[in-house]
Amino acid sequence: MNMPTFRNWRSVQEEVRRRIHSRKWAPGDLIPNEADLAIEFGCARSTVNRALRSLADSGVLDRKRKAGTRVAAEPVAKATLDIAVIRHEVEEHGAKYGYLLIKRSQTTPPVSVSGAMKTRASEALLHVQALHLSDDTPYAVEDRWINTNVVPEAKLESFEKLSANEWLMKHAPYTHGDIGFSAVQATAEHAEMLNVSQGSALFAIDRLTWDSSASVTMVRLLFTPGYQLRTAL
Amino acid sequence: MNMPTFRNWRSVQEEVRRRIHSRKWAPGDLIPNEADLAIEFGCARSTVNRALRSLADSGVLDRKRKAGTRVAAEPVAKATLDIAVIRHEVEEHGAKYGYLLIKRSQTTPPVSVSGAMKTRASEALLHVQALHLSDDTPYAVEDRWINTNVVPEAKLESFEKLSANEWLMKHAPYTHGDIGFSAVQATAEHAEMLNVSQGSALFAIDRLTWDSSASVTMVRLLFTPGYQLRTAL
DNA sequence: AATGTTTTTATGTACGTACATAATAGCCTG
DNA sequence: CAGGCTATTATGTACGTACATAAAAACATT
Repeated sequence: MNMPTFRNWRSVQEEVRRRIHSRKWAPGDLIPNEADLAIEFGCARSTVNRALRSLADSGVLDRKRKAGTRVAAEPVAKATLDIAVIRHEVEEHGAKYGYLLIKRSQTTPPVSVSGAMKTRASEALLHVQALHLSDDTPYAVEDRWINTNVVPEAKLESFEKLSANEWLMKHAPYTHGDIGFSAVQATAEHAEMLNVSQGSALFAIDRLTWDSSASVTMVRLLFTPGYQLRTAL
Repeated sequence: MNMPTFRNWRSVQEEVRRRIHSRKWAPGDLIPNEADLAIEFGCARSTVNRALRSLADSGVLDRKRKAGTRVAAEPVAKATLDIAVIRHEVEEHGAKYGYLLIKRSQTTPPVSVSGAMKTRASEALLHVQALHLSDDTPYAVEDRWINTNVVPEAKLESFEKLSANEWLMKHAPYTHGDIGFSAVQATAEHAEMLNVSQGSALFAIDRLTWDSSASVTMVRLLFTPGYQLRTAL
């Protein structure tokens, strides 16, 4: 049958995708092993490996040693979101970015915060509230707590011109963290800051980052109604 | 100085992360080239390549041919969300999954739908509305349009027991798509279905998938208040 | 100084061999 | 037959060489 040869891992990947899409290899099916595919495709096993590994990363294939490679029965859609600095996000929309510091104080946080950040309840943290603007209209409110034990330099920064969002990126390295997305109703204060009616549905991003075992910062971003976070599948 | 040798790509990756974290290589800095690092680490260049490529994929490094590799100045946080089948999501919470078909009809969609799906405005599509339950309480409403030109078998499926969410996964392959996350206020109907008060903030996932140049399905999922989509960074 | 051409360089990838490792399947033993 | 040991097998990874390719840098030309 004289198959065309696939000389690079991308073409191998494409061919595998084609076979899955055409149902030649149906969801749940075991596909031939790397060595056999290498022979069939006329390339090295390492090339096949690269292609299949990449497909496994994106959730299309399930691979297990000895058990072999099979087409994912229920392809979990993996959506990779790029959470950029807000200024970039605004500027990419072709709008003018603006920033406004609302509040900056060193106080003891509510227990919900000290609990999540695993700081002592009596410990004062730096609390920064700010507004991000797009073409002079409110875009998002930022409500942030900074662990000044971990980032003492933050105490010297006013955050009047530069947002904590950006300052921390440069000055506070973190090892890991987590992020959550949800919908919340605008409180009276938030509604006023964003210039929307109270109770509006706001898109919320909550982020908590850690440096080893110590929390660095915890932030909630609330976006004006209409905001949508999107990505390709 | 006799550095320990790094014999595998993961340890190389860790060492690179350490150097970035310790600011030995600061954001924006150009780091040594692969060949030099290979000598320093006592491993093959391909091993260094694997480690650096992986870090570039996760946004920690920026690489460009000839220009070299530099530490990302503004590490765009890449959050990878796994969008599972709703039944799985519910069951993983340890709850009992339930499903309820609300409406199923073949009608001409509003122009907003035919426009997005690039079907002729006069073309009838299959409209399916359903409710997903967790321990017998509403969890999410699904509002879906299916392009029956692309998936004619859907016309034969009642969707009374099996959700369109799962049926399509098995029967309607797609080549690409996009997904968006937002916050919306509950309309009167949605509020009733989800048993929440009108105007509540609901988390929305909108998805549109394509098979080559034809749209397969467009769906909006609205989750009950309190829902949060989360992932590690 | 503006423009086009060539060289250089760092990353990107293919290949084939070798060995590591996880997980299954088969075997053995009490 | 249960329980544990062993062999088998498919993926995972390391290595070194070779060549491809993008992009910057250097150079030449007008």
